[in-house]
Amino acid sequence: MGKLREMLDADCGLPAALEVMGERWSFLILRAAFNGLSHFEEFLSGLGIARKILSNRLAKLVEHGILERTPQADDRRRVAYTLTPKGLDLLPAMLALRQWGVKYGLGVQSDLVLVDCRDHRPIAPIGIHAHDGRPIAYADLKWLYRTDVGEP
Amino acid sequence: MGKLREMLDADCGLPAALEVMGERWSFLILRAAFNGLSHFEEFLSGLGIARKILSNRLAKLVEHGILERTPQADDRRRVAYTLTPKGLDLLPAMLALRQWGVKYGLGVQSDLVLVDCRDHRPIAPIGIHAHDGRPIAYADLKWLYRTDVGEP
DNA sequence: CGGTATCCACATGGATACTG
DNA sequence: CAGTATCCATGTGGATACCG
Repeated sequence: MGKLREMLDADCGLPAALEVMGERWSFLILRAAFNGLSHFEEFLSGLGIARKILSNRLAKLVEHGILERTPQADDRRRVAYTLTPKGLDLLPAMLALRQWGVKYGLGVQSDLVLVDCRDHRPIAPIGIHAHDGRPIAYADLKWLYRTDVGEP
Repeated sequence: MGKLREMLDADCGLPAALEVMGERWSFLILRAAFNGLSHFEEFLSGLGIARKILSNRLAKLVEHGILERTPQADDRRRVAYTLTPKGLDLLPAMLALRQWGVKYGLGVQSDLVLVDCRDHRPIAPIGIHAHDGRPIAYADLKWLYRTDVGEP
């Protein structure tokens, strides 16, 4: 993979991403949010997480702009946590991780499949693609300096 | 997203994936492995991780079949940790996470870009695609029972 | 070189009780 | 309902020393 070694030096956004999502519960809370859960007690009972940890994680996710905290208009005690665009953008990463887990037979076998609602066929495995959509193999990847790329 | 709520009930492979990769250093060690690092001391100085933690994480990654531990033929004290196919399969998840971090301006701006070596153009953002390669929007996803999918 | 062993600080996580 | 407060056990992480 050639120049890939340099990926190490660059603080490549991965450590930054992990700062938020690297904590054990963060992805599970995110998944729950994708599932439509939005209230404290829903997360609490849905995930089996400790109140303190949930409180802490929600605050961190809000702080990082992944969830948005909005008190209800009717009952101001009631608070809804909803995904921001930034949070929604984590779906590919989450699905990639999930697919990996499924592929290697970890966890419980589910009989639910994520499909494209247009043709009711399962989505493709999340993978690496060239700018034009061609799948790329691991061996065909290379690091280049921004100034050396073909067309911007 | 309709039936997505059921994703919660299913132990969908995500928790299983997180059991290994959910620990803070796991992804960083993996990234280092992708960068070509393979020896204990390389990881140690490359990552600035504590010996004990590194030892523990490497053992766990090996135990889960993500890294392979092979003592060198010439010097049996020397051990190489290399990515297994299962480990290599984590690249999309890692890149998706990394791209997310980069997209939202987290971490240090790198001047290195991952490109397809055939045309030297940056790879596409990791995303969700239908079986035939069409990109799918979040709103077009749906959960179906395995028995209800179009063609297997 | 590739680890254990030890010590210590602090974070994580669970349980439970309390509050506005 | 959505937290905060408290207690406690265990895990994480760093530093350092030691070992085959």
